[in-house]
Amino acid sequence: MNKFSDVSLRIEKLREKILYHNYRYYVLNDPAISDEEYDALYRQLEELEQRYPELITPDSPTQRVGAPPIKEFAHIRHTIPMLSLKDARSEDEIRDFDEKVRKSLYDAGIRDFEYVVEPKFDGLSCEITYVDGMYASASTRGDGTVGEDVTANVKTIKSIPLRLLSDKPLPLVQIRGEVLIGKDDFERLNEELSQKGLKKFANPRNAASGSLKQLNSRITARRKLDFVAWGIGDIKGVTIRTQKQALDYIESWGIKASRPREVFKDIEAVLGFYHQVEKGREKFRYELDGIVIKVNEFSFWPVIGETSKTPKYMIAGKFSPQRAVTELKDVVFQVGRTGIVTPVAILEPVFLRGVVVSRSTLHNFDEVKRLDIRIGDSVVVQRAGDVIPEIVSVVKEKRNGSERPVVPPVKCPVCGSALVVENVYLRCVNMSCPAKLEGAVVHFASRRAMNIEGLGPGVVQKLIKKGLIKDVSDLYYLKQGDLLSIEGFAEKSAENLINAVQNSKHINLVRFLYALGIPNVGEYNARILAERFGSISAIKNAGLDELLSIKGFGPEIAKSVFEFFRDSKNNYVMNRMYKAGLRVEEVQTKKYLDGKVFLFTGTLSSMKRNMAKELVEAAGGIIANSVSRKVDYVVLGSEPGSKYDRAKKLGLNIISEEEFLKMLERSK
DNA sequence: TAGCCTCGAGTTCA
DNA sequence: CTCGAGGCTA
Repeated sequence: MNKFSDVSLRIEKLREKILYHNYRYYVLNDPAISDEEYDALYRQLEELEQRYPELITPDSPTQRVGAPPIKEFAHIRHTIPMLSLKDARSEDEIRDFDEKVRKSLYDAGIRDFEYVVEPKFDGLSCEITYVDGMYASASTRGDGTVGEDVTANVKTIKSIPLRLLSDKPLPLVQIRGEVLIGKDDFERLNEELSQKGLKKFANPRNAASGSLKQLNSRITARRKLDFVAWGIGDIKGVTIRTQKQALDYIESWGIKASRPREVFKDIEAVLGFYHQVEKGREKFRYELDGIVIKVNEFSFWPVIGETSKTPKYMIAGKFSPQRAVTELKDVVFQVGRTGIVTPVAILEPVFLRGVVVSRSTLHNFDEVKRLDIRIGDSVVVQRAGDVIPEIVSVVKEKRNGSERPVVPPVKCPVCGSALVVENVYLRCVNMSCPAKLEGAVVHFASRRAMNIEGLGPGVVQKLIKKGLIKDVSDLYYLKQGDLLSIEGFAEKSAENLINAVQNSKHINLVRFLYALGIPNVGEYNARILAERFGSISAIKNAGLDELLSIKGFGPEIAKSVFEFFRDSKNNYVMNRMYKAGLRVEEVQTKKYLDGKVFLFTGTLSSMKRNMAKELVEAAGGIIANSVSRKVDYVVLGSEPGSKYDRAKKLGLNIISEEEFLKMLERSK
């Protein structure tokens, strides 16, 4: 045996030992050796690797920290989307969920199924991919489809093995779970941060999230992050049939998985578990905000289905969030870009889960009435989803008679014109109300619209006050000199704003449509319009009927688009922007039947053949007149001719008239 | 006609 | 995140 393979063997032995002790320490919480002994092993490995760098492998325990700092995170697309969970905030909502699950399974002839219930830890969802049992990559949930590449940072988490413990080959495993920080480690971290004069984290979740999103993985490595798995994504090489089984497997591979986890058949037993976990909430090492209830059998999941955002076969049973009592000092009225007047509660500042809450929306005046809220009242405040402050109720026992009712305004608090009652809303209908103009400009400039940096509410307000902006097109005629007369603007900042405006002159159609602020047209409907028409002029020329034929567009939305483009003021503003050099990038209209070749045979019952051809072409399809292999669909009418026989011989895709109509319907 | 589902609009704090 | 309401569907 030569010297080289001897060293290589020693290194391998050391790695195995360290791996095992890591597992004992970080996963089982049951170390078999002392910290000093562990350090000694680790240092031996480090020394050997230093002397023989060619023997360093990426899965070596020493390689957890190593990647140099990066500028920003790359993106990783999830092979299977990471959907979020629907919340249930009460026993009733959990029973509701059970009823729906039971019904849809029953309709499919399934009567026997189970629920698995696990705690829902409060951290940051991540997906870790192992290829051939080796740690390959990790990404955050992101928007569910695309997440941030946090491979280097997750690699520093000690309880995540770089190699899965398994005798059998595992070509691909994606493990999903929560990156967390223990409550004790969170306290210690905050102490450390404040000693160094740095800002503390508001709560463990923010600490975990902030630590994971460090661009320098060396900082992440010093934070005591942990990981608890709650599910799997894509997997090859193992067949897993149930959620319970998945968690058991994950644990056997050396990764922590949700515990406790229980299987129940009956929703009442599930509710029992829910209360039991809530009572024991404080005893967990990690913060938890509820439990997760899942149908255990994977094969039943597609039967129950999912909505666009959340699966219907699982639900989060949320515990009630932390609440605080404070005083309602005042209610002010805000006017948004649509003229809707929103009452906002001004609160005596109160500390709630790491932040000071001082205001909260009351949504509308129905809500004010429902809460029976009065100025001077003591109110119970919580942070919905741990973020947005919300008034839950009024402590009426604390009233002393000095409280004043909230009087809905009669006049617009900004422009003074009379308000109009619309359902539960009060609306200012004055076209030139400065508040509406301000809202419209802020929306126009916002990140998801024209993305004009440096044009936030503060600046917009000043520009309007100075009379520099009367509509959004004025933005494109601003001169540096105009800005210099405004407080807070100097040479450089003025130049920056002008540049930001100029940069927005090339804009894609979706953003532009959204930026215009057409009533009932948000980002989604803007995209639908863009894909359907391809250009502003095509939308402008669309008739009301054509707009109505769009799937998801009813009379309200169609009318509001139609009227927007017929309004002379709107056209004036748009034309003025084009004159200033604004160019809207046209988009390829999305044709559902793009390039697909259709052939008709026989007589159609629902329409003339010419009509059918026009519809196909309008949707981007092509009409063939003779049978060939190029034909994608043969539409079969009654009494088909010889084309039918030849199509059959060639084995072409033959569809009924009904199927054809469905296809056209979907292409809308 | 009721009951989903989805979208738009307004919102908080660091 | 939450609400209301438009639109679709059973």
